[in-house]
This record gives sequence, C-alpha cells and structure tokens, in this order.
Amino acid sequence: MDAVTGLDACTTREPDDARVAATREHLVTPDEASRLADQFRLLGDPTRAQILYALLEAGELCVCDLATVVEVSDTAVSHALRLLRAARIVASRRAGRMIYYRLADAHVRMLLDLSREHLRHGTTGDREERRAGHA
Amino acid sequence: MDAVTGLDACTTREPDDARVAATREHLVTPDEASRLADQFRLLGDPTRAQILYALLEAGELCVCDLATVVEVSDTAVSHALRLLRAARIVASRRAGRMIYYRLADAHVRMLLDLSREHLRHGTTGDREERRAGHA
DNA sequence: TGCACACTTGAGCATCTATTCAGGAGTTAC
DNA sequence: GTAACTCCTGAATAGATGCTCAAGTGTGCA
Repeated sequence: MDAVTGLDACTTREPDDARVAATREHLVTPDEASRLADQFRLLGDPTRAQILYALLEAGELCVCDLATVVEVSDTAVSHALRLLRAARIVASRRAGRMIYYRLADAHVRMLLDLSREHLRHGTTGDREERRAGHA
Repeated sequence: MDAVTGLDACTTREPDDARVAATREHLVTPDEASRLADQFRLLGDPTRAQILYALLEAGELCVCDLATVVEVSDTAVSHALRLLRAARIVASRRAGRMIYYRLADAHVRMLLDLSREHLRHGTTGDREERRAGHA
C-alpha cells in the first residue's frame, strides 16, 4: 500500500507514485471530505438554496414568509430548515408564535455571495487556464 | 398572488407582505437558484469532494492517480469526473493515453479553500450572531 | 496489424432524498 | 378552560443518485 514504493491500487498499472504521495500528504482526510460534502450537499437543493438566498437578502424571515417567498409548502420549508439548523447553517429566534430564521455566520454568507456573483458575472474572476481550449 | 396586496400563499394566514415583497425584489430567480444548487450539489458528494481537494493540492492528476488517492475504482472516478466536467468545474488535458484533470477556474478553488478553512478553524471568522443563545 | 493500456460509457441496482399528508407541540387571545 | 395560529415531526412514496460490472473508444508500442 505504500505509495512511495509503488505497489498499489490502480486497476492495472502503478500510478505516479511521487505525485500521489505528495498529494496525499496535505490532502483532506476522508472524514474531512465527508463533512465538507455534507455542507455542500445541504446547499445543493433548489428549495434550500432559495431559502438561504432569501435569508441573505432579508436578514431574517419566519417560516410562513419563507414559504411565501420560495413558493413551497410551509411543511417543506420546515423540513428544509430542520436540516439547515442541524448543520448550523441557519439559526433561529422565537418571537411570539413566529420563529425567525437567519444565516448562522459570515462564512455561509460569503459562500452564497461568492457563488451568486460567479453565476451572474460570466464565470467569475478566473479567465486563466483558458489559453489552450481543451474539453 | 401579488405579495404587496397580501392575498397569497401561506397555509392559513397572510405573511408579512412588505418584507416578502422586498425580499423577492432582489432575490435570485428560481432558475438561478436551481443552477446554484446544481453547482453545490456536485461538491456535495464525498468522492467528488475528495477528487476536487486532491486537484486543489496537486494541480492536475490523471484518472488513475485520482483513483489511487481517493481510494475508489477508476470507473467511479470517471463517472464523477464526467459530471464535474459537464458542469465546467474541472477541465481536462490529454497527454498520450493519460488524461489529466484540473480545477477549471479560480472560483472553484476559492470555494474549496474557503470551506476547508471554515471546517478546520472552528467555525471560521463569524462569531457574530452569537450573543443570545438560541437553537 | 494486433495487443495492452487509460479512460469512458451504459445498464442495473441498492440507497438516499424531498415532497406530501396527517397529526402533535408550543404560543397567544378570549 | 377553549380556540386559533405558527411551526414541528413522522410515515409513506416517487424520484434522484452513486456504485459496480461489462463492454466500448482512442492511444501507444511491437
């Protein structure tokens, strides 16, 4: 299994041992990758995305208003918020019989804003890696 | 359906019309939300996340090396890369019989880096919204 | 020309997910 | 107390997803 000595994995041939070893050195662990994927996956649903962007705009909204804005049932919103709350992506505050939700931290806001700008302004501030036109 | 006049959606009562209308004004469209969700969803799988972070570290890797690093079959990697390529999250370059993949643009790198730092350093540079301790 | 290699593609399948429906919990007002 | 209201929860179902297996494409080498 040692990547440096080169006796491993690929279906048929040995991989580029040095490069594999170097990459593995600083790579996120499977556990970290799994947690990162969990975070991204929660943003990866149209309903939840709309909820989050609505909160990004409004600051905070109750379940009822969120359901109106996003145009889905309040039950669906509640289920969505349950997942987002468990992942600490949103936070809540009770005011009477209403419960107001908001984005939990600046990180989420940055992520949402960054992605929205990327979507809207062509393909964001990259434009590198474009010299040769490969697939 | 007009949010300003307040004759709509919530299961039983009328929502906070002004707030709903104001939010809708600058909100991402359902179509935009859907495309944003598509992007996030592609990052929301442990295998794809590991692939992307491996590319973030290594710069570029062939399918074979990616399979070794991530410890999944080369077929699974290929399927994952197919989706990432279609979404222009990764780009490819052929060199002989190998095909090297890399992250397609700076935006993706920023997104991955931002999220990894957030995961590792507690809950990133937020720490606001923490005064009262609600759910 | 033929074979081996690196990668891709398609089908099949087990698993996960997002919604709806029905009912419950907590809050306010009477 | 009862009633109305906002939101939450659990079960059920239709649809999406990611893997494996088997076969196909394109490249390099003898």
